[in-house]
Amino acid sequence: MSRRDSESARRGDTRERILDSATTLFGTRGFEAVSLDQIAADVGVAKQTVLYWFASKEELIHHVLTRTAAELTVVVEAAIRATVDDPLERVEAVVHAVFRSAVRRPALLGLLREMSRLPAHSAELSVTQLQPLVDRAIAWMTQEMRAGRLRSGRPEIVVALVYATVTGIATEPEALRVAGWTEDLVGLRRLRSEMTAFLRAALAP
Amino acid sequence: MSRRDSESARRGDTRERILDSATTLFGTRGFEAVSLDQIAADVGVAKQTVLYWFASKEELIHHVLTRTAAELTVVVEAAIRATVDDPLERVEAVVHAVFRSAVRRPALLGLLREMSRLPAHSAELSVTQLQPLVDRAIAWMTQEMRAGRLRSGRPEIVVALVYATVTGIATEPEALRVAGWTEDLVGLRRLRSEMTAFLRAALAP
DNA sequence: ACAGGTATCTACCAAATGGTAGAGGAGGCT
DNA sequence: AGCCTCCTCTACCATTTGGTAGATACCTGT
Repeated sequence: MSRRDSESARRGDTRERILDSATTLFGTRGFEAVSLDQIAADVGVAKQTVLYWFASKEELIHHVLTRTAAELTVVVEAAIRATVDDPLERVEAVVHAVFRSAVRRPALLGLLREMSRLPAHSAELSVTQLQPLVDRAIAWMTQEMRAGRLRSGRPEIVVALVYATVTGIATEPEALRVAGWTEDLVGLRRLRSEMTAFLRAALAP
Repeated sequence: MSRRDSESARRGDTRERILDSATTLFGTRGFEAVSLDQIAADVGVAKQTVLYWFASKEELIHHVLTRTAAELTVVVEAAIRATVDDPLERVEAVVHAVFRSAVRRPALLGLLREMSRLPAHSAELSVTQLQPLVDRAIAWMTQEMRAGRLRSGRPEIVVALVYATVTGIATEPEALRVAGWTEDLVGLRRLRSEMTAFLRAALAP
């Protein structure tokens, strides 16, 4: 990352740099609100170069979503593997992992939310890639509820509620600032620990 | 609402109809993604008519936000007045009220989320109108936490978490559908009751 | 009847949009 | 050397964008 700034060293990873920039811009401002020109300018390249790597804006969006879904899947699965068998610990670990990713790149979860704005068919295409993760989460939660290790309820909806809470908080620092929260390191730690406590209380049997 | 459909009866409330249409479109697809032409077409009027009532797109957005904030404030305050003094009951009542509004007009909460995408100064302008509501919620929660009637925590953050949960769920039916939820009357009732149980568990002392 | 305001329209405009066509230039292979 | 593939560029293009100018129809008070 150190010598990537120089003009000469930029070569060879244009595609990746376009994907990075597009991920951030799409995630923070929405698909329709970001133009190819803006992405190109952000990468420091001509618009046609963007269209060389991705035949159309739609295709670019699709690749951005695919990559993000894959990244999230990896993060979540790593977090799962790293924990013991206690359900609350596991939820906390996954939430922490996702939260960490979201802090590092605020656009990540924003992108997921953007998906609901896509024309139905492209949305479904992209959604498919997260489906296994979702199914797995629901199956796991069903089992833990039956075992009495989580508060009982409709697992699909509870999973969605946890998702909504984490995503909502992570994508709307605006709302937090209205409430007088500050976005520094201390604030972030507090936010994480409050969110953890909130979810633990919501899910504990 | 019965004879508003006829071409002749349309007159006299164009401004309101533009606001309604803009609220829905902005809320579901985002400010930048919706053009004045689209709003005009939706209302069944020429674009210039939109610009006659609102001097610019920015002004239209501002009025839409103001109206929405006012509407939400009314809904919330009515819900508060209608309940007894138990904090969990009160939270439930407010959440139900907001949820009901959101179901009736899905764009409502989506609009709030859109605010974070506005250029800073216009966002602040609009945010100001919800500030009293937020402040009041935080003050109330602080007091109930001290009295031991709600689980202790940082009131600002807990308020934001509740907001994130409700808003997230209400604005992302997509995510729920991925989880196998259906958007019919039964599904809505289930969703509401699961959300209530979730929040009660999260907030109970 | 008529002056004036109100509400809507058609006709434009410059800038930005997603996308096409095609011209290099750099490097590798023969 | 010549050729070919890969990558990036400049030059366009039709369409759409937010917005302006000005005409026209309708109502209302005098």
